[in-house]
Amino acid sequence: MELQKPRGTRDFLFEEMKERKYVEGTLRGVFETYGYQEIKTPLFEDLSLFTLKSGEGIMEQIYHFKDKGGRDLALRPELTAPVARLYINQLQKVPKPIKMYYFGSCFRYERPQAGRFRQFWQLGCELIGGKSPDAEGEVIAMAAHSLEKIGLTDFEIHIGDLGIIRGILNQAQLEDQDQIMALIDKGDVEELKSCLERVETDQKYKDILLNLIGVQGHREVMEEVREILEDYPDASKSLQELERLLDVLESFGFSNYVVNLGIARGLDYYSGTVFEIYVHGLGAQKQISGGGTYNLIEVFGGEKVESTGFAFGFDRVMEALKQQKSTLPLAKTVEVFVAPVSPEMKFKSFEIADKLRKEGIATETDLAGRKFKKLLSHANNLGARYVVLVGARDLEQGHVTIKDMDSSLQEQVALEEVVNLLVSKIRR
RNA sequence: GCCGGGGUGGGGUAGGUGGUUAUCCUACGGGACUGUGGAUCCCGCGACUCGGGUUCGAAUCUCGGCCCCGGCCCCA
Repeated sequence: MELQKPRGTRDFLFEEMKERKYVEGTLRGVFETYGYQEIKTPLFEDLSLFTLKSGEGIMEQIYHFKDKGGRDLALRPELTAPVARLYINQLQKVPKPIKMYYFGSCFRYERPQAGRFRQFWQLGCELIGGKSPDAEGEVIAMAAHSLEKIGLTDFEIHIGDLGIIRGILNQAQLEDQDQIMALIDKGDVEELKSCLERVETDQKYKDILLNLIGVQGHREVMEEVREILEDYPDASKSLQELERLLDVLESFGFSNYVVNLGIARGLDYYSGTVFEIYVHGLGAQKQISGGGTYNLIEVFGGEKVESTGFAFGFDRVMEALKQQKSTLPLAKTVEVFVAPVSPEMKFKSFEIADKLRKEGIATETDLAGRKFKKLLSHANNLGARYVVLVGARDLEQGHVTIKDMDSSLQEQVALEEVVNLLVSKIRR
């Protein structure tokens, strides 16, 4: 094979595309019932859009190039920045809150792996100008409802708040906060411990920090955290906000969350509530979604406005469904096959196919000049539910024959009744 | 970028200590079968990832590239 697709990219064939379209359509449907409207931004942007917010890790993975005019451009590695750019360009004076969603591919130059590709799809949303914790709660509830709607069951939504840990770090007046946050995000407790040992500050801060990042559980863990944070006003305030968020979430009908104060997230622009969704069993790439509240718009020079968003790693959602062995309700490719019994019946077959298609019925007929016997076999392979047999003998009496491929029963039908009959059978 | 495992017709595979025409299943095209399918039989089509090395001879041994799979890093 001399022609190969680029490393880390995929071709999707018929069945897989059907599954992806089903999931995409279902998720869009959920987003739209929450009042989100779709937007679409360019596949490439000015490189500076992605360098401005200094996600250093992402910089190494960016596909960038110069166009013929010498402009530095980049294939988008993520979609939050383009959406923030769009907001600043066009939407600042639109009534708040603004609810937008998107579905599109992103590109990162990394080592392909299970659930990781160089071109991958994200389906996500941004809610700009809502007030915490109501907006955050609704966003997280929507994420949960989305997954329920596509039939995914074994996911976990972990919710944390960066304000709590930052509150401690600030009160401890620690330097190298970024490094510490990175270690927390990584979940590398040993490395974090040795890092903290090198830092000069009161031991009590270190203890609290190590204590906090281990906190994981349902509502009941809030009580102990509250005690731990008694003497730390900033962190306590964040904790109260987190509790209010849980109230909101429960009233929006989702209570199966996990409070996890060890979530930090890689991107620097997150500020308050953060959440991640995991599906265990996906291996190293178990995270199917991540999001939270961020201040990217301010970073880009817009007026400060509260924004919350998240994105599903669409490919990982598909992988999770596959692993869960879900059978998705997929549409048939072909409902009806119109089979000319002999070559002279070709035009009559085309006429019938045309009428069925204009009624919106997926119809196939013979374009390969197959013999009649092969046509039935072919119709069977296509999964057609009905075959219309168009033959000279029937036609002399103004009939055709409709064969039900499941039951093998067939009936003669007057030519002018065929379309109506099939429409009513299929729509039933 | 680093570490490990792989790459044989469209899909799935056998062969692997070097030696005739590279095995089988499936799919595909045709026929047995000129108005009845998913059965059977026959015929056909079609592959050793690419390049170098060792050798009389390489799918097989060896080196390198490319790609795939898994892990690290990072992330979705």
